[in-house]
Amino acid sequence: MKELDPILHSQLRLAVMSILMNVEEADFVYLKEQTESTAGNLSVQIDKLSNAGYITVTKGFVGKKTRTTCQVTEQGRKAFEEYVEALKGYLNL
Amino acid sequence: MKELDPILHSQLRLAVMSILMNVEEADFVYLKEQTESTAGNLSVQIDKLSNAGYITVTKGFVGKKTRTTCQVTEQGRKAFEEYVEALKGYLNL
DNA sequence: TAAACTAGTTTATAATATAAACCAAATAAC
DNA sequence: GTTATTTGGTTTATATTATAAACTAGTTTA
Repeated sequence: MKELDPILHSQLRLAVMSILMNVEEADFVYLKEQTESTAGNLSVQIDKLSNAGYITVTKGFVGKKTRTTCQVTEQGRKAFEEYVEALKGYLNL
Repeated sequence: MKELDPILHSQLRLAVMSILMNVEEADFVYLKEQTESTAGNLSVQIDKLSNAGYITVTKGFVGKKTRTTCQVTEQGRKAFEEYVEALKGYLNL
């Protein structure tokens, strides 16, 4: 039984990664809506994914409002795929 | 995105359940070997699965030695299957 | 009969997840 | 025009969880 990457084996971080795997990029507000998480929790988990090198976080402006955008990195994509493979060993898929 | 049952969303508990889903029963020593966990950790996680009603734990003897055997319950089986379904929503399977 | 091993449990600690409290800027209301 | 209110977050405190270390009780071996 393979190890399950602890960075990905967390509901919220997995949800964020799952979304980012399917889109070019997603901003903080969108991720918050989709995951139905609190801003605080999301902020912390985005930090962890970013520190792990799984996503990049870009802070910019849209008009006068701040906008934090996230993108999955190649490393993140690979880690996600490996996590899925590892999980399959547990789920009998 | 569905909630991931926190009782199952733990590497070691998921590993135990995964094994129990495929066998009639499994004893403590076997689970410890297969999961490569420490006895303490396994003991705690077995307790949690048991308290959740996902497994039954039977203590018996084989000769003079104690033997703790685990079996998945119908409730546990259902929870596992629901967990797998919920996860699929995250993994794009 | 003392040392070492087996089969666990209990407890202490480290790590994690989560929410609550906070902050700064922008917009809306009075 | 200044005072709420909302938006878009971050930081910090707390509760939960995972994990290992320490312990117990009985068993086998030397």
